[in-house]
Amino acid sequence: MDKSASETNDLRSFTCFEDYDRVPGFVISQTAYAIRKSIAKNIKNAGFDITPQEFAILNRLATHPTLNQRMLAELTYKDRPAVTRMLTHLMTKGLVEKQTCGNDRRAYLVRLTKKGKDIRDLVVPIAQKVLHQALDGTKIKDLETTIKTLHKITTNLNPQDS
Amino acid sequence: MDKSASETNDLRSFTCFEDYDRVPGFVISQTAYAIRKSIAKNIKNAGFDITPQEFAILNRLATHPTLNQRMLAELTYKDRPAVTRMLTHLMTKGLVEKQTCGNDRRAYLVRLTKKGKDIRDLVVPIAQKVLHQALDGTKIKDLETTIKTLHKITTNLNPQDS
DNA sequence: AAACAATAGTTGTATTTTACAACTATTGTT
DNA sequence: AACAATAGTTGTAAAATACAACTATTGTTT
Repeated sequence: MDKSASETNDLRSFTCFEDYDRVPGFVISQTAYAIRKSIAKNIKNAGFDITPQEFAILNRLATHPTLNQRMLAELTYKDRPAVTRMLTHLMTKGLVEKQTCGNDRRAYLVRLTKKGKDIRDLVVPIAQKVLHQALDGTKIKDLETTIKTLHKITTNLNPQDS
Repeated sequence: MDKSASETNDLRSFTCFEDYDRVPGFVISQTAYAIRKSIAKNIKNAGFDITPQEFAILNRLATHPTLNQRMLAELTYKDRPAVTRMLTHLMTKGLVEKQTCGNDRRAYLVRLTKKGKDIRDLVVPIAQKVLHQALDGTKIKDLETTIKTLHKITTNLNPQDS
């Protein structure tokens, strides 16, 4: 049964904590940090006053044009207070607006303003440039595998996601 | 040449920003956040007062027993002030210690104390449990590809790493 | 040897991000 | 009508990041 042992889905080599650079928790964190730092720097250098997290919210709103804050919090993995404050900040910059949601007077629909959409459209190419640098030399197939694996990990840790 | 176009290493599908859940920057960040949050929660629930970043430092010191602060900063992608403050915090908890580095009176060698090593050894299994949950159902091969790809991305964004 | 640059680490300060409890207002349920 | 549930806000704190300016020491140059 040596064969089955070696072919089995044995994850110990990734979790034995003997080689730091094989532990997914550390590797993923470092990569996320490197990307965020580079994007933040490039956005700032281009003269925009947008943090990476704000950019994430602008992007979510660009593809999901009307969301309430609860949905936005879920999609961005933040808690509701965090979303409230980020939106306050984004509203003072004139990038988003809240609409009362006809039926439910507790909730707001959040939308990009014209300015918010314009800014988002200007910042996207900056992030794209960073991503192109980041992905240089990687294979499409490997990226597909990576994205798929990361999604699996995320849902494993957030069972309520479905 | 349609064939070559479709087989070419064309990364646009990952950087077009049309589907948020295919953009590596967002996917990686969300996964990193999910892992960090879960590990932090489990460490806390087990009664330890250790943050994920402190745990990262304890781990680096466990595998690189003597580092100066500059090396530690490089390995953990933090700046020197951040390392100074984290070490101050870890020293008040009695988990690390600084030794003057014989030759160079500017530098310190940082080491785990006995207590630091013991705590680290108790926290590792907690993190391992989270990782086993996180990696459940993933294939070794896909994980290898993921780790390799993330390393590539990180070095692409940190050219000075070598 | 003196002057200068480079390095290791610290301090100051600010911003960003995350965490969690308690609260108001509104809606849904019993 | 009473109660629970939901959407969002406020308060407060800690954790993480960023960057400039500083001290002390070491290395280099002339």
